[in-house]
Amino acid sequence: MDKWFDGRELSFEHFLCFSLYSSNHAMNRVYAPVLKALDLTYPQYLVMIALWQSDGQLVGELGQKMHLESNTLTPLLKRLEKQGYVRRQRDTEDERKVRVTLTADGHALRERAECVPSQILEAIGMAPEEILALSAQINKVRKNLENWAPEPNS
Amino acid sequence: MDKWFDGRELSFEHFLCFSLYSSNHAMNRVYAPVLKALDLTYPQYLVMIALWQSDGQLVGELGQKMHLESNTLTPLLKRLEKQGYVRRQRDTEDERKVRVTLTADGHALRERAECVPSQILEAIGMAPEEILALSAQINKVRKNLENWAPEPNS
DNA sequence: TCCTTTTATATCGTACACGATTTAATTGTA
DNA sequence: TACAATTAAATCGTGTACGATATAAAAGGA
Repeated sequence: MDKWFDGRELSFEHFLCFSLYSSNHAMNRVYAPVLKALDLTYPQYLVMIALWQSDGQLVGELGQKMHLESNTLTPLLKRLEKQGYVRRQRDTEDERKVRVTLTADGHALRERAECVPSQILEAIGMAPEEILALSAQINKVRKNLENWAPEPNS
Repeated sequence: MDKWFDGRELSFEHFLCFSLYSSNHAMNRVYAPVLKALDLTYPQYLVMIALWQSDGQLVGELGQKMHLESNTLTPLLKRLEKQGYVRRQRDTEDERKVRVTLTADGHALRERAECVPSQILEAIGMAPEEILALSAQINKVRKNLENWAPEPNS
């Protein structure tokens, strides 16, 4: 069922890659309708959470947390700005930097978003400790992948 | 470090969602340069694996395996066709169906792709049994998410 | 047979994601 | 000061994803 790609090609890794790939999509499909009520996509929601935690972050700081770069974040932030949730303004000290701050609407959204986590939690259908343990394992994989230098031979 | 979004909002589920989200991206970043040698993206690679397993599948069959629909698959398959790896042709029995078959190049690619799994396996940096166990857990989450009916109250 | 419904795929518009490049500001250094 | 190197964002092009809709063929019913 989940092993359609198993065959001649050893493929232990296929299982994991495809699990991550398809589960991530499944997660998005659960989040999408819930977040639609807030006019947010999942990546936008992540940015909002980061800003609710600490307002006024730089594009680069948000990028570090989300493991994304400005080529992805800039358009996303512009959409959030257009929706009226954030403001983007150049740092007066260092004109290269762009600081992202919440608007009143952006702050207010926090309350409206309070019902989101419990709905997702229900959809995942696992105990909190189990979820945390699984997250930790997946994060370990991510760290391995990030620290893997391509072509270590030379 | 991975808990930047922890705060007032319970957020057990945030950990898992973000783990899946960021690990999936990390996986793509490892695959991309490896698959670039074959002129494939990761989703295209998945389709090729499916066809190497069983040639001549319908768009819908491929979609079931990949958890994708024609709106995503059709453009992807057209690109694979343009690259000369597959052929798309309407079923003569039922003109609604489109059958996808490998070309000679598509078959030949299988050998050239043989070195991919071992490289990814190395990047994951975990023992095969560990990988399989983790995949199974992640698949369980996906199944829960897929079986979750939005708004079960009514 | 006519017509409605269903099924299979395709099309369109929007939003990521990312490699590659560009722009502009700051830093480092001779 | 002058100017190359670095840094922070932005821009551009391509390729997924996906909701909504369209198209066309097949199936089903009166």
